[in-house]
Amino acid sequence: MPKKILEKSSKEALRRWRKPKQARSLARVNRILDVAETMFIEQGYSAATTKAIAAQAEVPIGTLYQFFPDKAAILQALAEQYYDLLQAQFKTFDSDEIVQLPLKNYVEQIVEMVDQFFAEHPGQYAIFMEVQVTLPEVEEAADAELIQTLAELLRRRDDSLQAEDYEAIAFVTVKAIGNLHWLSLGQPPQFRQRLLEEIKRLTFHYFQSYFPGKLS
Amino acid sequence: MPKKILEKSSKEALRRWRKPKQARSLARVNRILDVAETMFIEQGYSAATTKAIAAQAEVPIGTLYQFFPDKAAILQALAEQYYDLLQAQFKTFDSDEIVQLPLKNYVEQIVEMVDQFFAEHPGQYAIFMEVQVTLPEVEEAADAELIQTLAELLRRRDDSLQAEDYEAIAFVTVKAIGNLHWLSLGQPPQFRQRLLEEIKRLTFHYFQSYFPGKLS
Amino acid sequence: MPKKILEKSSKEALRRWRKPKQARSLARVNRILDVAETMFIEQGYSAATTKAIAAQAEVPIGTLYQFFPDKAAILQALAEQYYDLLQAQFKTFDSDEIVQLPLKNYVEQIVEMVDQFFAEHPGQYAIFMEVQVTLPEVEEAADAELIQTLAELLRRRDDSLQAEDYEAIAFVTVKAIGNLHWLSLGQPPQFRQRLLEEIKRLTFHYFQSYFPGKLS
Amino acid sequence: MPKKILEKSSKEALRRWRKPKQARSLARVNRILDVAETMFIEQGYSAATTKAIAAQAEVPIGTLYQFFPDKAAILQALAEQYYDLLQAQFKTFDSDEIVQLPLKNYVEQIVEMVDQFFAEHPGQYAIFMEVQVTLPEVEEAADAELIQTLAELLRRRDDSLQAEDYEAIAFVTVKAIGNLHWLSLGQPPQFRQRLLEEIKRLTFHYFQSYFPGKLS
DNA sequence: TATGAATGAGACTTCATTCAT
DNA sequence: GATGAATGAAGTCTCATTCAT
Repeated sequence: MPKKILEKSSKEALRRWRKPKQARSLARVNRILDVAETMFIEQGYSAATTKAIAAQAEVPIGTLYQFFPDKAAILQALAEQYYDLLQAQFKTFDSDEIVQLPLKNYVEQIVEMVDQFFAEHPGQYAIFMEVQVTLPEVEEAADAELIQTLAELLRRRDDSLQAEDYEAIAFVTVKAIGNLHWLSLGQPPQFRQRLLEEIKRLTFHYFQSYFPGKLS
Repeated sequence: MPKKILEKSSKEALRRWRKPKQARSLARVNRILDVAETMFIEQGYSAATTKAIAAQAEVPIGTLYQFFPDKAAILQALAEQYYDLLQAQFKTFDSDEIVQLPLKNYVEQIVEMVDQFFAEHPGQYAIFMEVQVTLPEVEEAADAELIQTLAELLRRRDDSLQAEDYEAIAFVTVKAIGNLHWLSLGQPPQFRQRLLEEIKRLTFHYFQSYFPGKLS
Repeated sequence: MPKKILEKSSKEALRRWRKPKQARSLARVNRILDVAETMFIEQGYSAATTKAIAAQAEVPIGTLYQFFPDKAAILQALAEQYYDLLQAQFKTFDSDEIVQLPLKNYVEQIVEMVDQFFAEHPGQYAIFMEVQVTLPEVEEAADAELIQTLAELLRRRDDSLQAEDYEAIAFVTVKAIGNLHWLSLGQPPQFRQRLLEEIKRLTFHYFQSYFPGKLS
Repeated sequence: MPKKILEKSSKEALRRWRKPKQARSLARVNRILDVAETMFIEQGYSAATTKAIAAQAEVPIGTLYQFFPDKAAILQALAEQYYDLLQAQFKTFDSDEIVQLPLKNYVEQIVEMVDQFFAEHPGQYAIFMEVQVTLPEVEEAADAELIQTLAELLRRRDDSLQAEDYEAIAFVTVKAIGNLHWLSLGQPPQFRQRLLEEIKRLTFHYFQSYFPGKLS
C-alpha cells in the first residue's frame, strides 16, 4: 500500500536530529532530551534556553548542536518519541481478540488506553501544544500516521464502508477525542473521571451511527 | 445566580488593557489590534515584535505601552474580542423558536453558526492556539463562559438532567467540537465539507444519547 | 546631467546607517566610529568584535545597533567618510588657476594631493582593502563618483577627446594610481619617496600621450 | 646572486603545507584545493568552513588538517600555486627573441600574457584580494619574486640604468598594472577590451620614458 | 499625556581545531 | 597514518520595556 509508505516517509523526512549509535553518545542525547522535557514543561518552551539545557544535561553546548541543529529540533525529537509510543499503543489493538469485542467495550478499551498513555506521560500536553504552534507540520505528519492506523483498525472490525469514511471517522476521533484527553489532564480528579465517561459516550455513539449492527 | 456573576467577573478581572474613550485613542488602539492580528497570524506571535506592530499601526511605541502593559496583553485583547463575538453568537440561540427545533435541526444550526464564525474570522486559529500556550488562564475563563452559555441553552431545551450533566455536555461540545472546527479550516474544501457533516453527526448522536425523547 | 545624479544616488542608496541629529547621539556615533577605525586597523576587521567596539566607546551594544544595522555598516560608514573627504579634495582642483597649469605641474599637484591625503589618514589602507573584500558594491559606487569627478576635471583642461576616453583615462588613473598610493604607505620612507616620483612619471606620460599639445 | 636566493628562500620559508608524495594523498590534496578555490570564490574566504571543504572534497576533516596546519594554509597554498604559474609565465619572456622586440611589441606581449593568465584563472582575483588582507606577508614575498624577475628582464633589454631603477620600475609595473588586470576582469567585455589598450598605453609610455632609444 | 531613544541581558549558533581511538 | 566526534569560547544581534523629556 503505497499510501502508508508515503505517510511514513513523510514523517521521517521531517526528522532533523541524529540518533547516535555509540552508547556514550546515546546516553548524552537521552540526557539532553530528559532535561529538555522537564524544562519545557516547567518553564515553557521559549523560557528554556539551549545553554541551560546543555548545562543541566552536563553536555557541552557544541555537543548538543551536533545532534540537534536547533532548539526546535529538540522539541521535535521529544514529540516524535511520544508519537511513536502512542502509535505503538494503537498497534496493540490490532488483534483478533480485541477486534471482536462488542463496540461498547471496544471503545472503552481504546479510550482507557489513551487515557492511561496521557496519565503516564504528564507534561506531554505542554509539548504537544507547543509543537502545534511551533512545528505544525510535524504534528500534521504524526497525526496522519495515527489516523491511518485507526482507520485500519476500524476497517478490520467492519469493512462495509468506503475508504474515505474510515479516514473521516479516524480523523474526527483522533483529533477531537485526543483534544479532550489532553484537556482532561488539567481538570480536577472528579471532573476528569466524568470527562472520561463523556469521551467514551461521545465516541461510542459516533461509532455506533456508522456500525449499527454491532450492539453495545 | 452568583456563579454566573463570578465567572463573568473572573474574566473581567483578567482584562489587562484599557479601552480608551477618546475617539483618536480608540482609533489607535483599534489600529494596533488590527495590525497585531495580521502579524500574529502571518509571522507568529513571538516573531511579531511590539516595535513592528507600533510602527505598522503608525503609533509610537510608548503609546502602545500606555494601553497594553505588555505584549501578551495585545494577544489577550484580541482573544477577548473574538470570544465576546462568539459568545454573542451563542446568545442568539436563546430564542423560543430555536429551542423548539427538532434536535437534528438544532444541532445543524449550532454547528453551522460556529462554522460560519470561524470562516469569517480566519487566522483566529493561530490566535486561539497561542493563547492556549501563552495565556491559558484567559482561555480557561473565556471557555468557561461559553460553556455556561451552552449549558443554559441545553437546559432550556430539556431540563430533566442534573446541573453537572449540562456542564459536562457543554464542556465536551465546546472543547472538542470547537477543536474540530478550527482544524477544518486548514483542510481542502471537499474534506472540509465532509468534516462539517461529521461534526454534526458526532454532536447529534452525543446529544441524542442524553435527550432521547426529541426525535431528529 | 542625469548620470551624475544617478551615480550620487546610487551611493546614497547604499547607506545603511543613521546619522543622528542630537548632539549627544552624534558624539556617541563618532566615538563608535573612532574606536572601530582603530580596532579595524590594529586587529583587523574580523578580529574586532562589535561588543569590544561598544565597550571601548562606552556605549551599550544595543545603542550601537540602533545606529548601525550590523557590523559591516560600521565599516561602510568609515569608508564613506573617507571617500567623501577624498572626493572633496578632488573638487578643489576645479579652479581655473589649476586647470591652466602645465601638465607636468598639474600631475604633480594631483599626485601630491592624493599622497598627502593618504599620509594624513594612515590605516585607511586597511579599511579600503577590507571594503573591497567585504562590501565591493560600496567601493564600486564610491570609485565611480571619483572617476566621474576626475573625468570632468580632465575635460576642463582639454575637451578634444570623446566622453568615453575621459572615462577610460579617469578609471585607469583612479584605480591604478590609487593602488600605488596605498602601496607606498607600507614602504620604507626612501622607497616611498621614489615611488611618489614614479607615480608622477607614470601619470604624466600617460596623460601626455592623450594631450600632446600641453608641454611639460 | 645571494639576493635572489634569499628572496626565494623567504618565500619557501613561509610555506606551511605539505605536498604529499603518494598518489592517493596527492589526489586528496588536489581535491581539497579545488574545492577550497571554488568555495573561496563563490562564498568568500570566511564563509567557507573547513568542515564544508573537507566534506565536499570527500576527505575526512582530520586528514585535511594533516596537510594544512590551519585554514589560512589552504588559502596560502592556492595563492602560491597561482604565483608560481604567473612567475613561470614571466620566465618565458627570458628569450633573446623577445628581448629584441621593439618596445611597443614587447609591452603588448607582456600585457597580453598577463591578461590571458587572468582570463584563464578567473576568480583568482578573490583569492589574491583575500591573501592581501589575511596573509600580507605571503603576497609580499610572492610579489617580490615577480618584481625581481621583471627587473631582470628589463635589464636584459637595456642595462644602462641603476639597479634601484629597475626595481622601482618593476614594482610599479607589477603592482599597478596587475591591479588593473584584476579590475578588468569584472568589467563588461567592451570596456574590458578598452582597458587592455589603456594598460598597454600606460605601460608603454612609462617604459619609453626610461628607454627612449628603443623606438616603438 | 505622549514620545521614542536607550538599554543590556542573554538568545541561539558557529567553527577551527584537537586527540582518543 | 587516518578518522570524525567532541569542544566551548565567542560571535552577532534582538527586543520587551523604561523613563527622561
